[in-house]
Amino acid sequence: MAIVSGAIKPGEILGNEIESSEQLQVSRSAYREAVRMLAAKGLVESRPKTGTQVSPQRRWNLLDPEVLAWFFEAGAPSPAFVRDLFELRMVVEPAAAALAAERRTPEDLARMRRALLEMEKHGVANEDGRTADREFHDAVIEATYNAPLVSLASSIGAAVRWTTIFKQRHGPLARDPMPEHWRVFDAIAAGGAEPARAAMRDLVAQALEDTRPEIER
Amino acid sequence: MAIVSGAIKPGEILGNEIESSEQLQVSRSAYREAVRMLAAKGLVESRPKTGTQVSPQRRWNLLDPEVLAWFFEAGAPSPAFVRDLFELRMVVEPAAAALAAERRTPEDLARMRRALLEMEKHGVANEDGRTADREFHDAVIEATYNAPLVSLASSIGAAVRWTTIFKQRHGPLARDPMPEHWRVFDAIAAGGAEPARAAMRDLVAQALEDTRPEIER
DNA sequence: TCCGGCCTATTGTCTGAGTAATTCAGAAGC
DNA sequence: GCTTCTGAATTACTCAGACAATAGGCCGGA
Repeated sequence: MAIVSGAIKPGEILGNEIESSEQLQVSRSAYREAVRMLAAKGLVESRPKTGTQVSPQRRWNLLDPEVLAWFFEAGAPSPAFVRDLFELRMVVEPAAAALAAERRTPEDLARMRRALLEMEKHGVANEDGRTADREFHDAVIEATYNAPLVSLASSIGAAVRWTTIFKQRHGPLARDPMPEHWRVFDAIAAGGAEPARAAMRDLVAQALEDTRPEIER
Repeated sequence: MAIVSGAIKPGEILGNEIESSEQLQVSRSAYREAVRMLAAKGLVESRPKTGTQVSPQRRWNLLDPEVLAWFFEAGAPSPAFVRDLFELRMVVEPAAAALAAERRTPEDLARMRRALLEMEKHGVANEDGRTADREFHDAVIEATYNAPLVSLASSIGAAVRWTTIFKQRHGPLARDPMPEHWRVFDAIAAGGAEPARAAMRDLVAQALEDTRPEIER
């Protein structure tokens, strides 16, 4: 979290085991295993003699769910970052809806319907409501049956969840988001790729609209 | 590679340190650190008593460049997987081109131009030509100045590189891909989002077309 | 049939030592 | 003065052995 928040800048050397002996009271093994995990996510790179240094941000694996989570847990992410995540949603989700419209099984539709009913029942203001929202978006992406896209779902889901919280924190929701959700569902159920794409685009666009004041583009 | 190729199926237990003592002659520390890396990429999950078991594929971090590389190194990936990667390109790259058209700097344009000239010089059949091709696509994605999208670039790049090799292996290229590349460049240089999107869509579509016989959709 | 406690296998952690590799500095040669 | 080579120091990497903690399964009892 110190890395993703920028407290430790890229290029900076991660103390030669100093971390292990002073601040965190852990042994070298535990420290090393932790560093290996960070290296696997592209956050750091360690070489003999040089030490373990933080990689430039472009090498980070930003789509990794854990890395994304650290971004949010480390405090309020920058508005630019939230904007970027919305752009990613705007790119991926309409396309996913279009593909899902062509490939969804009846079971997929049932799952989406369940999620939306759950969402109506609890309301998006509730934690359960947000979970249901996320479940809906997950169901749509998984209905594409495209493995790489599906692995994006967890990242998108994290963005969905957090941006919803973000919106709430700054005043109540502008308006009921359910009609847009149902339009997406109907379009996917009908099987038309382009209507589904358009409906999902509207949904994400509205979410972006509600967040716009905070993003101060 | 044994995991991504399916030799070890999800749910299977990864030998309780048996791996370390018999096949690979490595100590427990090294083995543990390797497992930690796999866990960081979502390939495995280890809990006390249960052991280290392979996660279901939907938990894998398929966008991770290394994981993607393992897929290709482990032998010929399934046609369905290659198809999925192309679909991902079809989703991401046209959108990236549209965004790049609005935000690219003169330096970005110079970089793209350099890559294309390099590509013409060596030809796509050459290894240097492929590298230049990848450089061009990287330059486009990075010109969006969208950090999460940029971190997708390495995955997309791997897909680009491999699918090009894949095509070559099965006969010479159908036709010269340079005109499409230049059209994308011109559109991005002109600054129109929609023309850039369309041009990139054509480029990816042609690449898909050339590969279609192998994908046997 | 259900519940709780014990047992044990497995991961997690720690410590100390030794090896390998890379970079930096200095010296030698051109 | 510049380049090249060589050596040393620093750092990551690996190994080995031991102990702690956790959680699943087993057994006994209610």
